[in-house]
Amino acid sequence: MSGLAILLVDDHPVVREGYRRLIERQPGLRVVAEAETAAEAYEAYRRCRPDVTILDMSLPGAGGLEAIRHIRQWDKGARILVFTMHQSAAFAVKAFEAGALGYITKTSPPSELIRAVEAISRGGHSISADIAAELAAERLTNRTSPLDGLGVREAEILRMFAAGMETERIAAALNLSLKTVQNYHYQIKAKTGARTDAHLVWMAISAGLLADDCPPQ
Amino acid sequence: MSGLAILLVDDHPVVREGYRRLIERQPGLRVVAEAETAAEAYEAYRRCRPDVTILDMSLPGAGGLEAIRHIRQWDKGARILVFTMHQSAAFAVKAFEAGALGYITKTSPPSELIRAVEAISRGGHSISADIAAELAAERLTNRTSPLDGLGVREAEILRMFAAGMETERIAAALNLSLKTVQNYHYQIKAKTGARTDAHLVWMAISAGLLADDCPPQ
DNA sequence: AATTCCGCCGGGCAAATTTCCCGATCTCAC
DNA sequence: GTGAGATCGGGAAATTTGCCCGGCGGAATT
Repeated sequence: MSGLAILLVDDHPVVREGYRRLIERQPGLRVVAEAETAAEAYEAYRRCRPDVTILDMSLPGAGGLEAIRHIRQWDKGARILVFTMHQSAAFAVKAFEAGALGYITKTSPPSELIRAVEAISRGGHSISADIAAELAAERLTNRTSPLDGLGVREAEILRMFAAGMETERIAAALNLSLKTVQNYHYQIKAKTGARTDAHLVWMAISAGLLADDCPPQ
Repeated sequence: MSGLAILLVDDHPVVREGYRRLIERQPGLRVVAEAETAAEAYEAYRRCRPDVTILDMSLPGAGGLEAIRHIRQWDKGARILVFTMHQSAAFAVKAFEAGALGYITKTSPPSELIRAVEAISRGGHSISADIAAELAAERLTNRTSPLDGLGVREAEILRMFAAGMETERIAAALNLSLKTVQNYHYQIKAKTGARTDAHLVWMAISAGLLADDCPPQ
């Protein structure tokens, strides 16, 4: 075990070379493979099983997001650090959704890349300061779940519904008419824009409406 | 470093005393602190940072589970051994979920407690033989998801449905009649015993039917 | 005080869906 | 070849949904 094995994926050889130098100057880090495309990245990953994969978002062919998903599908534990020029929180969110553990923009000082690699190799996360700031701002201004337009009663009924209770039982538990609960059900779907009961369940989950006792029965 | 430092948490002073004697008779073990409540346990833990914490589940106030979670939140590496009268696999599961590393019932011979403390101090786990047997039996008899009686088509439709797709869209995607999908929907509910669409979603989740791309949209 | 607004509660009614029932294939194993 | 079971769909009754409405009570505005 001589340090962390790193896979470098970037379609620009010059950039790759520069960062390979930077990385290999660090004791404990070594580049074990390089790739230019999403397909190559996947191949190289399977061959080398690196500890950390550093990956650019804009790859020819399938694209960086696809590469992340593909690799993560093969190895759920893959530690992928996105290192890219896209200075956009939206991109970062997509990357994290695809399974990346870190997102560093190329405008960051080299030391930040090194720190990120080390953080990720230990199972942590890492985000560029600029992206983090943007995300934080978005959180603060735009803390809008599709569910917070709901009244207390509506939220209560949604919780029971999402937990798997039948409409009738909810009505009984709340001393309401069956019709009322049905109307709430409809109202909730209208307000949230859910077109499906299952959709509604997911909203309730992601809004944290359910306690730890989610699985019914 | 003269042996393992132990924190003893139990609301019953007599029991505490008895086991303190037992423990201190062992070379290499010593009790460095005792506590009666969840809050005291947390305080004592922060003060002493014991190697192993022996903790009863039924504490006045917050309760044992809360205490485990609280301590583990402060110190992810805390080694907590639950030592309790509750001879129930369900309780044990809850304890492990909360972050305990061992679960020994008070009906066990004292030697088992000592062995458990030593096992846990070395980073291992420990379960009472009776609880282990109960859990194993549960696995063997009850290793049956309500979903594995479903055919491939049924499972496929369930997956799409649980992901939030409308019946009509499923039919279109699968080149089936709307009516057929409706019938599958009904069939699935009948086979699984789900009385509610939301219930069905939970089943699909716990059966691992959904990929990571659960949240719709 | 009067008025307006808004959340809660439910009726009504057409349209849609669910719930069961059924039959037709097609495959596969015995 | 016969029975079992998965797949696919029609039909009819029962329920639910979608949408609109009205009443009640409290809080805020005027």
